[in-house]
Amino acid sequence: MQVVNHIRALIENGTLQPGDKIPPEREFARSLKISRASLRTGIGYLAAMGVMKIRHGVGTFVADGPPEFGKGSLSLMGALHGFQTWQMFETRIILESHVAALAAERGKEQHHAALSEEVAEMFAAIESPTDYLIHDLTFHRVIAQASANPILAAIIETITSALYDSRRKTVEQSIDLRESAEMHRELYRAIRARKPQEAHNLMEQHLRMAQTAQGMERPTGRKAAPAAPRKKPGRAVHAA
Amino acid sequence: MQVVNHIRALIENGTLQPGDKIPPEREFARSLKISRASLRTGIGYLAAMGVMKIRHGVGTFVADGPPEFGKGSLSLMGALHGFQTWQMFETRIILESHVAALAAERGKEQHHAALSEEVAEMFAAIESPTDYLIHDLTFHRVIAQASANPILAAIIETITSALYDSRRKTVEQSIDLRESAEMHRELYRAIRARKPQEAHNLMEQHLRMAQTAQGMERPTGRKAAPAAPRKKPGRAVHAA
DNA sequence: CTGGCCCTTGAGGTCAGACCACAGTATACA
DNA sequence: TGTATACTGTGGTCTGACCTCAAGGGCCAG
Repeated sequence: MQVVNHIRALIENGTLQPGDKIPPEREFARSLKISRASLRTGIGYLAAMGVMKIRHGVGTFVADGPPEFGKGSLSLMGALHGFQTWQMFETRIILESHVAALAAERGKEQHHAALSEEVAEMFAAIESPTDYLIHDLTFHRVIAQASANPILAAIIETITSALYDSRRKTVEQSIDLRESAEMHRELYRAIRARKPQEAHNLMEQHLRMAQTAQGMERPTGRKAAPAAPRKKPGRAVHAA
Repeated sequence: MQVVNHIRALIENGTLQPGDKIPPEREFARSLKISRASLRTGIGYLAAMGVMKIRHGVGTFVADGPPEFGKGSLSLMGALHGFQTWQMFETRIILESHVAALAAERGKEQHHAALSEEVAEMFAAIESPTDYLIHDLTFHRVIAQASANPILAAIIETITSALYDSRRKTVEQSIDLRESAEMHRELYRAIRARKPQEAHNLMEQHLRMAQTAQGMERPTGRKAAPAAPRKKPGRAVHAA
């Protein structure tokens, strides 16, 4: 559709930047010499891809937050093609452990400082799972930024949010946050010390533990696939 | 939007399956008791996410091919957030080498047969870069399938297609196809022999070589480009 | 002077009905 | 028998009206 191409051109030549507001629909449609309905179709398309954000009563903006591939798309495609939770974990482990290694290679002072900050906040929030979770997420996000590869960061962002969506429906609240915080601290140290291999291993270990805690391992081929994965009561279901 | 949720429900309860055709817009809109315009908005949204395929004059279908995250989304987000080609390669190398290892662990007879077939076709098409390319793509796609992780496959599919889009604009094939075919054959053997580590290394080596051949390495030494210079605060941008 | 309520304004969201464009198939004509 | 044309079904676009939401400003009471 010509709308999409036009906006794409505006973005590519720098006329439109993240956070910018595009003209009101009626006006924009007039200037493009198309109907408002068509314009809306195109904008809806871009919004679905996460390129634009629409705020009813306010306006339409170019997305500015961390890049993310269409929000609901993963869960939708999951329903369509039968994505399993263990597959999401597997993908995440692969990506995040490499990202941790890259962060150890490329991380800058600012990232080290931010990571240190988040670790401290995690220890401080050890009694408050909700707060803890926020800093946990931020910690991982900073690592992704430090990897200097926004594509990896975007993919991880997408998978992580899908994972949390599916988890929010089930049990809530974690235990044993202290152990989790310790792992994050070790990870931070490995990154600051620029030890990629160590960071890689720690991250992998960390995520596998989180996966196990949630009973989301890959079902083994021999046994019948557990439709209702067993839980480990009382064990840490800490945020990863 | 209610349309999206409704269709999502249809997909999740199995009423709608890949390849299915949904009712004509007019009829469907009537049955959902909404206007056709709204229905179209919702369908457009799903189409943008790659969940549905629209064929003018024929009908609208649930996507059935290999899962893929919104087609143009990557290149669009690239323009938005400054994705670089070397970053795509880096991501691809990480994913594909792991996928190769997984394929070596989990691949079934049918995959081995398909891979063998494609290798043979590659050797046969060594004089025809165009044909060669097709089998090259298929070879990688089969490996992704053999990994038994459709999420990884979908991500790779998305990145690969974006990579080829950007390459199609430039020069055409100047690589030594015979050497490339040899590498694919070795890779195939490693997978069939169930040697994950070897498959991993071969794939990594193969892709790095491809990257080098296209001169898409990560720029070295120099400081990263300064963050996109922010400019005039949120003013509307009018079309030209 | 101050604070809360309400109205105006401007933005996106929806609707209805007509008409256009494309693809595939049936049919009529040479 | 073969080809060209017309028909039918389906998505694509247009018009213009009305609804809903968010924000700001002005008015009135305290």
